[in-house]
Amino acid sequence: MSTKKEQKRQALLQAALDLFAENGFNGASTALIAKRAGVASGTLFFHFKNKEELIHSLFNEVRENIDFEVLKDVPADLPIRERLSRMLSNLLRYFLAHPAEFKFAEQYHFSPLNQQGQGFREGNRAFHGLLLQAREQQIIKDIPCLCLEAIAFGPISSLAKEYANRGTPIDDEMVRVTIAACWDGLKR
Amino acid sequence: MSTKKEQKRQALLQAALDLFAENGFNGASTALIAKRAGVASGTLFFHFKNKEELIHSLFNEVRENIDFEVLKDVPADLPIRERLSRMLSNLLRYFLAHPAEFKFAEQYHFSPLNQQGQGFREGNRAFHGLLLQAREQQIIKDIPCLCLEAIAFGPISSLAKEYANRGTPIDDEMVRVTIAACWDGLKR
DNA sequence: ACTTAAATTGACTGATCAGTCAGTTAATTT
DNA sequence: AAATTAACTGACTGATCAGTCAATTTAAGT
Repeated sequence: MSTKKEQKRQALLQAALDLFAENGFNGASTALIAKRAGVASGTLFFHFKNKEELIHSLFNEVRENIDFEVLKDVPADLPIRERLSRMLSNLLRYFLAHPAEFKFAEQYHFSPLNQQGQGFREGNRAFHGLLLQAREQQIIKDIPCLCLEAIAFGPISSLAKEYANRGTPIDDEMVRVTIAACWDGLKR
Repeated sequence: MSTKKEQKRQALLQAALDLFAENGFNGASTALIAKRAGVASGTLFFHFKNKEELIHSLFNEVRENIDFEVLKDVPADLPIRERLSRMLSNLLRYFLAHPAEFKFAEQYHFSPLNQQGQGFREGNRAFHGLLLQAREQQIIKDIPCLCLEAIAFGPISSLAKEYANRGTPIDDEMVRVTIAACWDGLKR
């Protein structure tokens, strides 16, 4: 049974997530992560080659979770506009429900470890494809993709940041009007 | 003449800015900052009580520069809409011209050092006041100020991040259409 | 039950770091 | 020019860190 091993791996990843979100990559020592996970300091290096690999593994897990959540409740037969809105809404709600994941992903995006400049957006190709499609069909503005992404993701990232860093409460109505405004920015 | 002293202080701040932007707060040691500034390692602690105070001082300088640049070419007799657009445009252009400042400010905003959660936006009260005024006059949407700020600043921060982290070229036309889209998101 | 391998432990190491300080040089005052 | 203060130096220190490893425990296979 390799579940015991997997359990400890997950405990290490969870401890690392919490500590990285609170104290940053350098503020969270491997010894502290191991302690929080309930294992000896050396065990971390049995499951991960080094601290860097731990961070990369954690990012891949977080990215997979986000990719999965973003596509919930987005049937392919909906109009593009509705699909885009739902995906953006899913993304923002995920970040509000998981502030540690958001803080970690943002840190990763900025850190020198991230060589592809890969943040949560680039990981999910669904968004990119949908934006291209909408632009072709003249549903949204005919401007560079980078601008479209900035207009769609910027406000979401901004609200998520506010909640993650300062705990400012953000209710459903605020999510709704912000996503609606994102659409106003995108639409032709 | 305290210009000699001030010169070294500025050299230290500049070296710190560059190294923090490249390697992060923890990745840039005080010894390296001093070396880059052309002074001995101990000199840093004559000008600043400790590393933390150096970081705070640097943020205050950067914030002052931004506050100044944002209000350039924004006469008070212009309509609110035009003033807002120009300020947003100024902010984005400043970040594109000074990527190290942007990276540093973002890092600071996320770091535990920043207890007021104070980023570049909160520093500048001009924006906040103008948004409130525009909302009162029913020029822009009647939604929470936090949402308005997210819609206005989010896309700017997003583009600046893209340039600072990946060097993706962003030309004047892209700045123009993005600011225009921000306005579409804000307007009633 | 015995053997082999996998998983875990925690004391240890060499490197690096922020910050100190006794001593030196440069500037200012008297 | 003598005395006093300010600015600066760089070797040094104690703390902390990522990563190692020989020893031990746990699990799996036969």
